[in-house]
Amino acid sequence: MTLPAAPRLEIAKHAAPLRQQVEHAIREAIINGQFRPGQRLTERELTLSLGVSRTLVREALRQLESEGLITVIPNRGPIVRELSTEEIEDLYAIRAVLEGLAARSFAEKADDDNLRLLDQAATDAIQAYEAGDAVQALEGKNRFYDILVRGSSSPAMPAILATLQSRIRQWRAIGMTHPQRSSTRPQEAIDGLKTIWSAIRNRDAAAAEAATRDEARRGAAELMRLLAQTPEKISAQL
Amino acid sequence: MTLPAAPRLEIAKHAAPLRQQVEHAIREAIINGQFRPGQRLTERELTLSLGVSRTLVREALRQLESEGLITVIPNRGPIVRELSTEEIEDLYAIRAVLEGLAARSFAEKADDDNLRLLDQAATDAIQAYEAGDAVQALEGKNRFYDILVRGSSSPAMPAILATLQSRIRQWRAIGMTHPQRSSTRPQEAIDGLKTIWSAIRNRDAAAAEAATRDEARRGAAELMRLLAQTPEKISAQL
DNA sequence: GATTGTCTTATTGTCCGACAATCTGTAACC
DNA sequence: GGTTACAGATTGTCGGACAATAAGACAATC
Repeated sequence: MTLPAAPRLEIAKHAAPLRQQVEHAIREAIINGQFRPGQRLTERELTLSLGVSRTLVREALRQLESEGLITVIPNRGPIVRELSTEEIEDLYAIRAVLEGLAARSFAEKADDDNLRLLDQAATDAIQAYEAGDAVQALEGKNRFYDILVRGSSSPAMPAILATLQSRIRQWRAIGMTHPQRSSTRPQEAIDGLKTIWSAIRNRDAAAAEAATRDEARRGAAELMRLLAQTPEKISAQL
Repeated sequence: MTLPAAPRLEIAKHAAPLRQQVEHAIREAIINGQFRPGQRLTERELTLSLGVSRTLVREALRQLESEGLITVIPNRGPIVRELSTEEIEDLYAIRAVLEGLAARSFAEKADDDNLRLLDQAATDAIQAYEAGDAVQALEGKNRFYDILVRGSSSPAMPAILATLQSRIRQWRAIGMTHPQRSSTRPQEAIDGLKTIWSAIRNRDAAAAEAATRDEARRGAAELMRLLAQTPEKISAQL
């Protein structure tokens, strides 16, 4: 018995446990710099500002801990994790190879829908860049990578990359706004995107992987250059 | 005023919170198959068998959840995560590129100590294999990869790979004991190790990465072949 | 005056009990 | 047979309680 076209609204169905909101709130506060690296987070403080019980705060902290966003010192409590430049570089290197793998899989397996979406994002980014609209260009670029990752038919990849991103996002912001930012970097990024894009359209998996890795590495190198110039002002800037 | 060369002893100092033992216990039970994929884990059951409060059990579950070892269904509780063959293949692919990166970094940056340790592990594995001692050969091989990862000067890599390993270890066991296991695979693995080893000794980072990835991929392919032959007996076998 | 020992306080670590919300299976009902 | 209603099991969340520990302040000692 087939029902007549059940409307199939994708309802969240399972009401999200409150704990997830708590987790999300703390994570966001860390990522956007409201809680600064090295800062102590006491449970009391969090329960008060969030209006939930200690139970929930503690459970959320456990998750953030295994994501690497905070460090918990026994009997002292959590502090927002600080990263040395070596650690930042390391995380970027890991991200580079993972995105490379995503690009490879995408080039091998992406279906027409995803290819179309990727085309759209790429053209949007390029057009916006040529029109001088930096914000839209960035949006398109981000969408491009997002589609790349999600369309790579790798179930685990989005989650892993998201965790990595959240750990470095705070520093990525610096790379975007730093006064000494290289003026050629945006052009470079767009060129890199074009290279990846054309490799994928040719279904050249190896080239797609190599191009993606290279582009990620260039981005990382630029950030490391900026960090090297302002060794300690980093946290002050946040 | 500079103090005269403070000896800088690194003491472990902080006593491990009980919660970590709980987490460890559950994780181990999942990995070694005591809790089988798909099995429900009720909090009550866990509190009783572990002799700790619900608080600790719940906090441990949160960590295992973000490691991907369990899936938590709202209002239903956690179940041991089941992986489709696609997901297993995916995790292996991710592991392959990460180990490749580790090998690359190792080839570039490893110090003499780590090189010596790697030599030791490699010769141990090869000798044991040639002497027909499969157990010792496996031990040496594992040690080889462990040194590779830890010596790669990548602070985040060991933790990420450990998480991945724990998610696939249950299936790895099958690959080791499966009746239809390829008889040439052990030889292949030793050959792969030799290739990696020599690339590292030549400080050839690109070759080390390529060889490591290839070897990981071959291992994964063999496992996928075995899984394809026994599609549903998997869980029964555990 | 500097080092050592002690005390206080803030905070985490762990436990317990409670109750509402929700899911599941089942029995009663039409 | 299918629907409905109910009961039981389990999670989700709360609050309070108390021990254990770490850090800082303070006093005592040489």
